[in-house]
Amino acid sequence: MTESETPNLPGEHSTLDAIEQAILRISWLAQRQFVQLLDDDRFNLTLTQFYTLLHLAQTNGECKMSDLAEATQQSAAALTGVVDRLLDKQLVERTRHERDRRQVMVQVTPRGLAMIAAIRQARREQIHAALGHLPAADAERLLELLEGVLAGMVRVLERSETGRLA
Amino acid sequence: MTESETPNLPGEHSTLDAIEQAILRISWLAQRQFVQLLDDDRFNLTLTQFYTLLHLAQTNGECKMSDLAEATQQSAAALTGVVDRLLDKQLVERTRHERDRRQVMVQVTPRGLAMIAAIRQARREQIHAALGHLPAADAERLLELLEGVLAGMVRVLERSETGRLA
DNA sequence: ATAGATATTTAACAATGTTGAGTATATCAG
DNA sequence: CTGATATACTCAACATTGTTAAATATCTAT
Repeated sequence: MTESETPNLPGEHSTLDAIEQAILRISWLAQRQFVQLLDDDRFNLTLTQFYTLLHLAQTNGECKMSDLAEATQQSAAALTGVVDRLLDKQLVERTRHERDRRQVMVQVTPRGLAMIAAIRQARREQIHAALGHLPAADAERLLELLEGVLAGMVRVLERSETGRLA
Repeated sequence: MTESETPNLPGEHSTLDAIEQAILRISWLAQRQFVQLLDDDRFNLTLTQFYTLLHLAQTNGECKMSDLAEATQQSAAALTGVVDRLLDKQLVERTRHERDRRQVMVQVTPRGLAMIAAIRQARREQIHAALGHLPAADAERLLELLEGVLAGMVRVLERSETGRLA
C-alpha cells in the first residue's frame, strides 16, 4: 500500500520491480534446473525430500517433526508422508523422544549425509558452470547482497507467520 | 556467520559455494512465500498456474500449447491439466488454430490479465517489505548482478536441454 | 489413399499438499 | 487418581501436479 517514494510512471519499472521480476524468474529456473538434477538416477529425490533432508543434515542430524515442519515450511501432515519416503530410501530414521513419547525424532543416516554431500557437489558444479566467469569481487558483492535479500525475506515470512497465527 | 579464514580446499566453502547456498534458500523461501500469496482468496492460484498465465500475458496474450509447455518447462500432458483449470477459472480460452487444426491456441482473457496485474502488484508490495530498506545504489547493483545470475542459469539450462535432446 | 509425422489429450499412477478426524501421550485441576 | 484439555503426530479423503504410454485427430508427402 506504500506508493511512497518512486515517481513511478505507468509502464515504467522501478529497480525494485525489476528485482522482483528477476527473483521470480531465477526462482523458477533454479527450481526447474535443480529438479532435473535431483531426478538423476544417483539421487532420485524430489525437491521437498531434498530440502527436508538438507535441514536435518544442518541441525546436528536430528530434529523433531514439528520443528522440521516449521523449518521447511510444510504442514505436519505433509511432512509425515515425506519422511515416510525418506525412510523407505534409508536416508533417515525415526525414533520416539524418550521423555515425551508424543514427539517423533528424525535422524539423518550416514547414507543420507552422503546423499546430501553428493547433491551439493553436483549443484556446486552447476553453479560454477553458471557463475564461474564472475570476477571474484563481483561474487563477493553478490553474496553480500543475496544475504541481505535472504534476511529481508526471512523477516517478511516471520511477520506474515505471526500475523497468520494471531 | 561465515568462517572467512578457511582456505579453499576442494569441497570446502568458496564464495561461489556460499552463493549456491544463498540461492538455494532464497529460491525455497521465495517460492513458499509466493505460494502463500497466491493462495489468498483474491487469487487462489497455484504456482504452476501463475507461471503459465504469466507467460501467456507476456506473449501477446496468445500461445500454442507446445510453445507454452516449453516456455514454462512442463510436459504437454501436464500443461493440458493446468490449462483445464485456468479455463474453469475463466482466465484463459482455448481455440483451435484455423489452418492447422491439430494445434490448440490458448489466450488470456481480460480477467486473466487483471489477475496477473493484481498478483504482481501484491508481489511488489512483498518485495518492498523485504527490500525497501536497501539503498538505491545497492538495489541497482543487486539488479545487475541478478541479471548476470539469470543469464548464467539460462545458459546452463539451454545447454543441458540440448544435451538431453541430442 | 495410405503411411507416417505432428499436436494434443487421456489414462493410470506417484508425490505432494490441504483439511479434518483420530490416536497417543502429557499436563493440570480438583 | 480422574477427567478435561492441550500437544504431537498420523491417517483418510481429496485436489493438483507430474510422469509415461497409448489413443485421437490432423496434416504432409508419396
